[in-house]
Amino acid sequence: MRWSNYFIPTLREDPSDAEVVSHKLLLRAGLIRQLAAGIYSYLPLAQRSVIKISNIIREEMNAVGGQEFFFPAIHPAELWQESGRWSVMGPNMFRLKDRKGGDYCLGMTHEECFTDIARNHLRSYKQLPQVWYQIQTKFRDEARPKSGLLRTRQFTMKDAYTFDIDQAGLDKSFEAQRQAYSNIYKRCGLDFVIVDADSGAMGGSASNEFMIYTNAGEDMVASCPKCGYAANTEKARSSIPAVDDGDGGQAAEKFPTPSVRTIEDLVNFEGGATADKQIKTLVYVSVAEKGNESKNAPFLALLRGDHQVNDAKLSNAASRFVGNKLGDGWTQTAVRPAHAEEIFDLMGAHAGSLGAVGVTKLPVIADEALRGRKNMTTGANVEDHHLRNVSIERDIELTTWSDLRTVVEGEGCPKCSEGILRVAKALEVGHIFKLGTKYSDSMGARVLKSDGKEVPLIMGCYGIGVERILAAAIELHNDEAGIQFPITVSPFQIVVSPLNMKDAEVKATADGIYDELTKAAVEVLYDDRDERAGVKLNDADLVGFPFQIRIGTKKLKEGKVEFYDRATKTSEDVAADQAVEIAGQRIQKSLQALNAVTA
RNA sequence: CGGGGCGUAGCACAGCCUGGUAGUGCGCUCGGUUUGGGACCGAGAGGUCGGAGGUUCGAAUCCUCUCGCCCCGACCA
Repeated sequence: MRWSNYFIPTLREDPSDAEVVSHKLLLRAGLIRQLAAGIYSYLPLAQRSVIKISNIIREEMNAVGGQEFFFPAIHPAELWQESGRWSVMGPNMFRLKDRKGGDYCLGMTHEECFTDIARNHLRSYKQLPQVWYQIQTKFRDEARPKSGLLRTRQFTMKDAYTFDIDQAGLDKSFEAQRQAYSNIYKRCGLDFVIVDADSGAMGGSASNEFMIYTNAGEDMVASCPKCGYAANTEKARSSIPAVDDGDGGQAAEKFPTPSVRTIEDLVNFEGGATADKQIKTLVYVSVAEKGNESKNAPFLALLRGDHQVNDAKLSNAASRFVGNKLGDGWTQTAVRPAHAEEIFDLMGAHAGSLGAVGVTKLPVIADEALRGRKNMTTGANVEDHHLRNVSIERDIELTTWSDLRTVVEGEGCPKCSEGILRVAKALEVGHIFKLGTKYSDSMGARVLKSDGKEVPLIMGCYGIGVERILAAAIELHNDEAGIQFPITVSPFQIVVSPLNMKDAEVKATADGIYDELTKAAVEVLYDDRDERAGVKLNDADLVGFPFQIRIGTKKLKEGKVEFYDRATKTSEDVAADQAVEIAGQRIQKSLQALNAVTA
């Protein structure tokens, strides 16, 4: 490929609306352009990368028995109504009508489509297991698209689904996918960590996320350096020291606390309590939908004064203990903090004076860390008053206990109890779930076992964001000059740069090297532009091709050219007539290093 | 959805406060010189100033509405 005729619109300056490094470099290096918020056009360089990443994924999927499908991006509403997710997905789903007024949506994911095929055509345990996947466009009307390709409204996803006859089969399928995923990230040059994760709206039991550590990420991962425990903070637990509550048995007592409104106020108040001896009372509303109806179910969440509520945990707890009280057909679609007026209506007091003692008309979910606590202080639901000597079990009518709090760096590891947890920002590049029977139940996907009994298919689902891998590779591999592509995902493996096209000898040498590399099936880009050396070198560095062969007048007089390694930023002079061979060796070595994975 | 910021040439921006018919750098075209880290000289092309309405003799500039984009938060398989 000749650069002079290839479309690579590089930019000298950072575009003003790019913030994270991968976004800046994708734009500057001429890989992408924005069409609308969270919607990007992939230019030829990006498309080459995306195809390479897709092929790596395809190879690893096929290696574990995957069969490639291709489903539509546009789905009839009925399919999603069956699974119940037509309402669950809410405004995140792009919806449209056809000419007859029928409801459709753009696919956010494809559990429903795959399950539909499975229920119609899988009849017997003898057909199992099945491993099905596709590489397809997904549409999600994100509330806030951001960071270039990291959170978009349209993107390519490899989604895979496994169908097994029993839990043991699912465990096996899940493990195979987990290994395939590990191979994929390794081959793409991403250092990753596998963490325990929340299943969210996908439903199901176990789930693992594949994360890379980067500040451009949107998740927090808690990990133990000692035993390797790692979990998304939406899921992570920790061990924390018990608080000495002293003797029990004293009766709860109301006492005046003028102008005390916050945990902090009460800590500083004469006769108050330290934060770890306070109960924080939060009012939330579980919003549920059924058809076109919507319903609000308020509830209380209790936490230790110095603990922070975790939204994901709260939402899960609410759907289990509040949502299921709503009755058949109601699905929780959101959990939100109650508004000031709602709080006053429900509690007869404002936020800042709230407590759960004596509250019977609202469900009360208490964080596990409050178990067994006594002699605590909490709001009295009366302005300027609090209650002391409150024993949780004795004085508060609890609906349930649940893990609601967000772990904090420095707390104890929940697994080995020796390590100290670290918390760091991370980007999710893949997520695998053990779905179980969530979709086979709701959509009626059943097969016959050997004993002739009908059982629901046991499903797993597995997703990778293709462009996110590209962006992640750039987040992890870049320097001041630009991208440093891992060779497996680089648009080209090597660039040949004659530094003065007017020098006939330089040009002839470069032509020759380019021809030979092309014949050797090397993915080579020939920078035959009549540009100054600085422009060519800067562009090659910016786009980040793993290797460069630089051909200049002076060195060529000694029969040498420069071989440059973008990753290590080292160069060596090699004989011009050996450059092709050396390039071939380096490329092979580099490919092998990344592609060496567990079979 | 709440808070903040920004829309002027392909890109980055100035001009707006204090109204007078649009400018700088890079890029682009042509000619010449130059050629190992984003060259130089000369001559050019390129703009519905996001959109609509209003005020005014006159609006990029003032007012109202609206659309879009970015950031923080809410939200997020």
